[in-house]
Amino acid sequence: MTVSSTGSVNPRRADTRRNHERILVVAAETLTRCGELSFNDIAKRAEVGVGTVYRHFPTSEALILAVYRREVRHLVEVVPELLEKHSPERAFRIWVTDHLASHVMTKHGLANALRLATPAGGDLPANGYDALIVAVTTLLDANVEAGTVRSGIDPGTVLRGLGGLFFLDPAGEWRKHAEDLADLLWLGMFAHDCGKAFPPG
Amino acid sequence: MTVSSTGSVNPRRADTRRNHERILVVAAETLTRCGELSFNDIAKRAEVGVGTVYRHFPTSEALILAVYRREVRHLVEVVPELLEKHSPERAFRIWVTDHLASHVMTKHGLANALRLATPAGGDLPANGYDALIVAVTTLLDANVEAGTVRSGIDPGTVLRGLGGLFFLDPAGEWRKHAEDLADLLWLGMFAHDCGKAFPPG
Amino acid sequence: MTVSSTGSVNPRRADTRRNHERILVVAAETLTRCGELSFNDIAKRAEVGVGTVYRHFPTSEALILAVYRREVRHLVEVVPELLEKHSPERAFRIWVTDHLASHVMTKHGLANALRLATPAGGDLPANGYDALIVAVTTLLDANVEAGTVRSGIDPGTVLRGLGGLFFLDPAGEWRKHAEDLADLLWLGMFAHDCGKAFPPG
Amino acid sequence: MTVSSTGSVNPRRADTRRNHERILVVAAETLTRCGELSFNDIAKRAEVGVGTVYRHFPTSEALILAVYRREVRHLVEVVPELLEKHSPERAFRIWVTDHLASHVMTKHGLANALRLATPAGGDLPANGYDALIVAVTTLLDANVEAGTVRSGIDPGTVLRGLGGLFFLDPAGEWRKHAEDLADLLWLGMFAHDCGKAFPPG
DNA sequence: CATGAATGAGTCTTCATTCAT
DNA sequence: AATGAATGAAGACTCATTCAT
Repeated sequence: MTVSSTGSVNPRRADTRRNHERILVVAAETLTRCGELSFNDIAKRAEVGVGTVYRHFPTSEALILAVYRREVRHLVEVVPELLEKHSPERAFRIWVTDHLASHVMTKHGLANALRLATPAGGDLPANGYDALIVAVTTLLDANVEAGTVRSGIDPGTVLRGLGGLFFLDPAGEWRKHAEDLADLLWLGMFAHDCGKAFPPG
Repeated sequence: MTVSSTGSVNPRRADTRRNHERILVVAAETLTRCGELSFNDIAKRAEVGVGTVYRHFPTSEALILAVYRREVRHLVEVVPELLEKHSPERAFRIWVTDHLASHVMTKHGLANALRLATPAGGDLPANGYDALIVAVTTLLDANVEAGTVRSGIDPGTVLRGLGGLFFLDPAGEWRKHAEDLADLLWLGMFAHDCGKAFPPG
Repeated sequence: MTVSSTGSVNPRRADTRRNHERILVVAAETLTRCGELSFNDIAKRAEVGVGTVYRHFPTSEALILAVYRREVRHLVEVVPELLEKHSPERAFRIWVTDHLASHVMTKHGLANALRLATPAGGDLPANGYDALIVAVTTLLDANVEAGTVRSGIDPGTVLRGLGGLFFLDPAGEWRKHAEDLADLLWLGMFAHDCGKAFPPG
Repeated sequence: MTVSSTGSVNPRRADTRRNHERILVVAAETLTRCGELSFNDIAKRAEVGVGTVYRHFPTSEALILAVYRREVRHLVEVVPELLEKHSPERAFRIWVTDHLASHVMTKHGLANALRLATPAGGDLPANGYDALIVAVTTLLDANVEAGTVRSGIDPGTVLRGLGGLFFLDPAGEWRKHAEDLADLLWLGMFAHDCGKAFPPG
């Protein structure tokens, strides 16, 4: 009866779906650019009434999440392709530097918005981060199987290690920094037979 | 600096200094809590006029940066103490989990504010990050000297690796996550004699 | 009224009637509680489209009046019962305190809505007050006949005297206040043979 | 430091007081006419910024109350004058018909606003009604002393009896209705020696 | 007849910023 | 220098009303 942010719309109104899409598109544009979001502004850009935006996305959180999911989806979808074309090690590095870092650099506003919209850090995973966890898990599993990464590593920890990508400077040599970070983490993941590596508790 | 010829401190200047301090204190309170900041509100809490806040901090960026520096200072100052009381390895871990992570968990609002105030990722280092770089550099140097970490590691890379701390959930088991992240990075920094660690470019 | 020639009720009309009733019920609920009314909201609660509400009640005034009449009806219907079971005097008092005042206390939102909907005080009587006039008239007539109230009293005046019930505090000792008011009015209605009662014009 | 709705303003700004006054005037105009109030609209009419209205009256309740007090004041102030020029009986009647009823007829919007602003009937007395109580008390006392009204009558009850004035039709013969109501109440107040007047409990 | 998506005017409210004192 | 009143732009949100299906 009502339209959920992901649900289907009244089939009698074909343009309802179009509206949904348009809103998402312009919201993504604004959010990924600067993390700002104004329902009034989005309505104007999408050429719909404010009320329509509210009907489709009752709260700003709902809108941000919808955009986020849209944006993150391809980061997950690309993983299998990478694993087909490259060795697991390469796949990991390529994903980190060419996809994740690139993505973050382009859509850096989104991260802010997401954090701002989810008070107190809340359920980041449940809020969309879990999609990234899936991607990382897949990559790790492939590497464990290939013997390039030791088993037992928590994908969440790796993802957190990659969190620094959000602080790269899009105007600087972010690519090199991303690669260096990938190297550092790789060493941490790889070093399975180096004897006791970490300091005694 | 402003001692008059009679030997007494200029009372005007004394007031001014007090104002400066009060504003910083209340701004820190608000910013670290929720990342929000309203000049009007800060003025009210600091019991000064809005104009006074503007006089001391012409832009919101100036204010946020001042708060940030204030907050970050002790993170840097604690490093020498840690190195005195503990082994370099321990010092690194303790700093990451007991100081940096704790700090971020408490003042999580500040990170948002800082990012929002520095459009396009700008000069994070120049904006205060450089202080953290100093802390990390000191810790790394001590470990290199102790032979626990290989030389040549870029402190910036390590700091970026720690960036994931900003995404911890204050309401969750952030402590464990922080420790796991420290372990992962430590392995990456430590593994200097493990043979070729990273995949061929 | 709309029984078809086959003897069965037109199902379309049956639905319509149900809708009419449902709308009235939910509107009554909202109105009597807080005096607020939103066609959209009512439609949602009644599980019909907004358009349907508009079809049944073209204006908000129409809706409010319909609710009002519904609510007031039993105030009128109870009068004969009271007169059967009690003496006319008692009937009057019981009606005022146990029915009218109670009603007003429960449905206090309705009075506001009614006044707001009828700009400039308009035709209060024509707007539903006339039903109450009927009730009061019946009660007065019975008392006149019983000799407990002098004849010639305008029921409207009495009803206006009871208007103060609308200003009782539902959270206070409204019952006592209602009884006191009933006493005061009763004395005014009763005192038919006290000689010149009112001051010279 | 801040301006309370009734307090004094910063003397350094002479026009602050003027603003306060202007806002009250235009608010009174709107409120007494139709009971509607829009901060934006009031700001426009008063030719000040919305923010200024908010500074002087932080909530709509504050504004309504301020207007109410302003409007009610003269109803109270006129009582002593009436008692000087007329007999107590006449004073009562004149006050009811020429002042209270007139007032209500002119400012009928205000009553609605007041009730709407004070949820659940709340502290009507504390909210301004107490001023009217003062007026009624003075009038009653004078009449008791003159022997025209029995002692022991609760002014609140009388005021409630006058509540019906709020339901008069400004477009109808409200004057006659007001007089009739005054008569009815007067009889109730007057009839002290008529023997047992009210029905056995 | 019923539906409910769309519209957008209008209200509320906050806040950065200016400026007279 | 400090003050804080004033301003008004801007964003959030609601709701009456229309109309395509």
